[in-house]
Amino acid sequence: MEKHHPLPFFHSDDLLRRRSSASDRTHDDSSDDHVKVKPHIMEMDFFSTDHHQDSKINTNGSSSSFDVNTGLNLLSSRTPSEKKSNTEMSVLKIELERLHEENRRLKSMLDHITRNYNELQGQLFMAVQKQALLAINKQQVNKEGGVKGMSSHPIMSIQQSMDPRRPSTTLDVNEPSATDDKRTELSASSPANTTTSTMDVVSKDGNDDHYRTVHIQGKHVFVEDGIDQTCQQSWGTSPKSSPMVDEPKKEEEQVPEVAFKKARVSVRARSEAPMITDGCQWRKYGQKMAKGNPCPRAYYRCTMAVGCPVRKQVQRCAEDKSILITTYEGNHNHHLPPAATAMAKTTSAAAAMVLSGSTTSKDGLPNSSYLHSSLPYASTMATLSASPPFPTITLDLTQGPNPVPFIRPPPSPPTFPLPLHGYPELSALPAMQIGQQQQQHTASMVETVTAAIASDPNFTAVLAAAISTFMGAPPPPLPPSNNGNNSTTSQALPGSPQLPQSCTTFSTN
DNA sequence: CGTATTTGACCGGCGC
DNA sequence: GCGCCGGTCAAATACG
Repeated sequence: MEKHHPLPFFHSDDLLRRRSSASDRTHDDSSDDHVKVKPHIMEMDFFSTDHHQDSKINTNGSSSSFDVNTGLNLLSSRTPSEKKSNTEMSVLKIELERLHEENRRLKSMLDHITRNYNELQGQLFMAVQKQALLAINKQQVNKEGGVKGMSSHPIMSIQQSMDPRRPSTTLDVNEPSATDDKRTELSASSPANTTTSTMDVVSKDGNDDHYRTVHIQGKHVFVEDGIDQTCQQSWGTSPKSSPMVDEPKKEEEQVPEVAFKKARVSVRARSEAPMITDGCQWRKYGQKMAKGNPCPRAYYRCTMAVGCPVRKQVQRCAEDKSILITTYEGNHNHHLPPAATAMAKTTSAAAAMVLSGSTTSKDGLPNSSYLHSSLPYASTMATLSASPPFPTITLDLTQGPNPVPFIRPPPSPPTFPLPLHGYPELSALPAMQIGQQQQQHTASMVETVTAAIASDPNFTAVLAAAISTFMGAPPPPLPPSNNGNNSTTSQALPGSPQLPQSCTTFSTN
């Protein structure tokens, strides 16, 4: 803004500097730098008690009042052109102030809008999630025969046959060039897309049937009754557009909360460290040799608060020892440090998504738009699976958008591969997201970037510049505390939907 | 000495 | 009923 200022003699920052120096001088006469360099400015400062008076004078545009104020006729040395430029300058100062004020207003409006958006997103998420679970409950009551062979627990119906470790259904959200049909479908599935064909999903071995169970409602129930369309529709539109709205609210409240606690989020990340530093404090309480994996599985519980039920399991991948698989379970009962909120938000959304199952797109995956917007960390792979007995969503962060090795701060322990891994690609990530879905909005980008900031403060400056590029304003120092589905704030905000915080945080270490 | 980790024992679910 | 397995407990041990 300043560079476009039409003032011919001064840059606007010169104006500001002068203004502040003038103000300061009313309190501190010792600062006389400008006196020596710009004597005429000293005149202004000496005779005007404050800049407001200055402004008042110049608003009138009257040179006579200007002369009266200066008095003592010491301005006789001024030429008419100087007077004119001073008057002009004062007018411009006022204009500059006005623009600053307007800028502040716009910034606050933007903050407000972003906050509202995030809150609505969280509420929508919860509403759809409840709706889906409600549908399952009802369908299982009404059509027990139709769901035979499925688990009695509604959540158990998700992809029971899928391999939890190597996801057969993956959503490569980091792939800008969606060339194959599957990815094209993903990109095309907007939240408002009401045409669903949940039977068209492709299984890992080419068998369509395997993916039909991806929907939390199961193939029999939803397709036959057309409820799948309902759920799909509800993602992009108001839940009232769904027939499920007719369901009594009482039933919605009967959504089994145990399901929230049982959802798991598994994060695959390359790390040489025995455990990833994710912002929370953990205490190891056990270690076991798991079947089918030569590497032991370690059990940790959160010790940031007494009685926090959050647990996590850490195990190296049997196929690739460099991959660390961290599985989170449970909800934090305490506030999280800023560095811990980013992954908490991601994993909470992921857990809620795996429980809802209603966000699945044509191929049985969560709607890409929502996935992208709600999972800041899931910019590589997000995979729904349901390794019995708990539904699990796997965030595969071992593969970047490009096969570029992760950049790791030299002396520090292994770096958690952020979605921004390969920091030079920072600017490409939000652009990609926008390109894939028009619903990809600034809030998501900011969350993603700020998550990275929280995770690796060393890159704050770079990321701040990137955020400024997108937001047109300096970024907040911390991850947005305004998002309604932020794991930290969701518990703290009364009335805010509490998403399943199956995971805590995730950052570099 | 307090805290965290290790590690064998124990428990419950599940399949045969 | 039995064994397997995942998960947890808690005493012993290590560590700062």
